[in-house]
Amino acid sequence: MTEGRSRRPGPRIEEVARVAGVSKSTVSRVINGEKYVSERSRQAVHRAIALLGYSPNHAARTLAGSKANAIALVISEQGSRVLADPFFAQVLRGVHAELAGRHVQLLLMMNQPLDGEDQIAYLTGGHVDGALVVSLHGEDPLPRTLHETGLPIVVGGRPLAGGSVPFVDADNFNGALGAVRFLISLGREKIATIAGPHDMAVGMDRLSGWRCGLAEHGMAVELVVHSDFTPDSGALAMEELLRRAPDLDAVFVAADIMALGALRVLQARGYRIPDDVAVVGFDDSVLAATAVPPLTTVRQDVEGFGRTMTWRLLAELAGEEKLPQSMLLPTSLVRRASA
Amino acid sequence: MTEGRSRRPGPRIEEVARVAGVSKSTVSRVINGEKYVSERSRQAVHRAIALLGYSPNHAARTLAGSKANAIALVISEQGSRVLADPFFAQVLRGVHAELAGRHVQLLLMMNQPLDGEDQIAYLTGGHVDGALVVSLHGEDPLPRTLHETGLPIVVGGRPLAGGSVPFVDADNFNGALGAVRFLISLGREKIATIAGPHDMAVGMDRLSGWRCGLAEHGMAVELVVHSDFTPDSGALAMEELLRRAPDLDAVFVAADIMALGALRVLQARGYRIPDDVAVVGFDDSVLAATAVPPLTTVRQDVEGFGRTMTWRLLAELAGEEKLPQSMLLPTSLVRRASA
DNA sequence: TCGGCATCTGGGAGCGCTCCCAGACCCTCG
DNA sequence: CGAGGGTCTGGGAGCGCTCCCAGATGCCGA
Repeated sequence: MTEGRSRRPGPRIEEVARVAGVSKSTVSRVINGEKYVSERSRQAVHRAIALLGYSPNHAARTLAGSKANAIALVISEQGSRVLADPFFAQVLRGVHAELAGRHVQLLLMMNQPLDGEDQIAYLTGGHVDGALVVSLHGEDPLPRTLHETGLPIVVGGRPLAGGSVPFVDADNFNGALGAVRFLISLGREKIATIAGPHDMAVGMDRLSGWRCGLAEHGMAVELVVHSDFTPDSGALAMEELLRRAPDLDAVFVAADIMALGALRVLQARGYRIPDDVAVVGFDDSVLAATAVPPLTTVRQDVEGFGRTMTWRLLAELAGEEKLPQSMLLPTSLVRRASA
Repeated sequence: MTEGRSRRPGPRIEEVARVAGVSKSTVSRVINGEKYVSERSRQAVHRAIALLGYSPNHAARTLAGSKANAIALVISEQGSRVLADPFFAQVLRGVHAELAGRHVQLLLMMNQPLDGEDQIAYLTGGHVDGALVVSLHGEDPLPRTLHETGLPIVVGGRPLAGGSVPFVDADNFNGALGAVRFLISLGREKIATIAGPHDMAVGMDRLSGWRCGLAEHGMAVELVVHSDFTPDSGALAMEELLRRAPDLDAVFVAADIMALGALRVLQARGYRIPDDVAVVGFDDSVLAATAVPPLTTVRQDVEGFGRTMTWRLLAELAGEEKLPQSMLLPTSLVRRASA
């Protein structure tokens, strides 16, 4: 197919061995960082590698060895790509950063080429050593199913029906809690929330944080409307909230993208922001900074998200012990004009 | 490392051969779609494959064969991730869709693990059969360098210093031209533009389209300010334009994200949109629909972008003849409230 | 009739590694 | 002093395929 370039160029492990004055086996040991190699040999091999510009053949290693030298990034996207897009690119960047320098290939899977059974078959078929599963939809069965096959995985976003699946997530609860405390510190007294759908952990955790913040100060925990992470549904939710409590003075919105809709409705109704109603979003997406007025929001480190997932998976593959089953990443409040 | 699961599970090509009653060689021929296989054998092999659930071992094929069965997606991102992010995720989705069903792995590279020399060495080292290079910065030398090594590549976005490098791009020129014609059809007579930077083809092509549109109607081609694809620089550019021509009645902005800044300035200055000044953006990004007022903009099919690039590369790898050197994808005007 | 060609097939070398095994060499301890 | 271990080394089988070669068959035209 690929015309020209018949055989792969570059030196083999055998030549490295010759130049270094050791055997193939020893070179292999050095490359794989095994012990039982003398310092002298190790140095010699490294020099030879540098001299020849040697880089091990991925296919050969995989074929001969017992591991695939590859991990999969599985995007389990059930609709809601709205939330997924910018988010996803950053996660990927983090994953990639963490993979840098290691001889591990990253394979992408998106529920497309093979679905359901086939996808699971592929993943557990020895093509990869482990998987990162980004699953926004909390009730997605994929994480659990994969985990039960024994394939090492790390899920991005707390799975609702998780069992003991290792996961990494932003600390949505404390992020929301912080936002509410901030609103209270501003003197707000009637704080509503536009929450995410019931089936997404990200939404539920933020809702819990809001509840907890209000409860701390003995405030009523009633003004909740669920929505679905689109601007329009955010607008609808805001209308509903205003109908129920025209005198509310703050709204915590579980996602910037919904906050845009809310902002629109508030302004159309003549509420001044933040004077009459303070608005705090979540995510610190691109949208937040360019909103009118610029949105105060809870920032999460999405790139760190990807990095942490990858770190956790690689650590498990390396046989590290006593890894935390799950990890929550800190969030921070970004103060802009809306609150 | 990967504890347990010692040897890879699943049937080998040998077992397929036995079940089908033919030789290894014949099975291999069927898998690779070669000719010189009788219909009877072909059927038998297909049945055996289905029966056993056989899936060829990627590492073995790559090791034994003369091709890598993998292509790279190289993100050559020099800064400006702003533009890159949402764009990038969609491109990736397109690439992935086009790859579905083929036995080709997708490797990601992001200028991180290996830079410059190393990256080129890796790509031309036989690890991949070809590369998709997404390069926003038109003067990026990478596309040309790679192309000169003989590695089949397709560049996303027209390279400024391209030579004869195959590329795929949105039809930025005609998109811009269409936008200007639309503004003229609305009766606008003093149409400015906020253009992209000089070193990005995407910016220059849109600028040319604007120029051409005005020239068609003998209108002055003067109100240009260059900017750099951020909301703030868009705002600055708008201020500059208003200083030079307070009576302008339309602006074509070369990217939605800059249009947001422009919108902000116009509104702050008391211009009504679209009554006093009509605004047209480009990209139809998420930002466009949620802007206030919702932005009329030129839509490009970003997913199609990824698909087309991939299709072109695979076609070349398959040895297809007479492929177009470059391909421009159509754009369309999305009419909202701002014009 | 026989060579030539196109069609179809199987056998087997070998892609570049890893990993098992056997062995050489130390040091420590009973 | 020798047994037992830990340390280091090289040799070589074999991972699951592809691809080359040789051979078997059929059909054509000379």
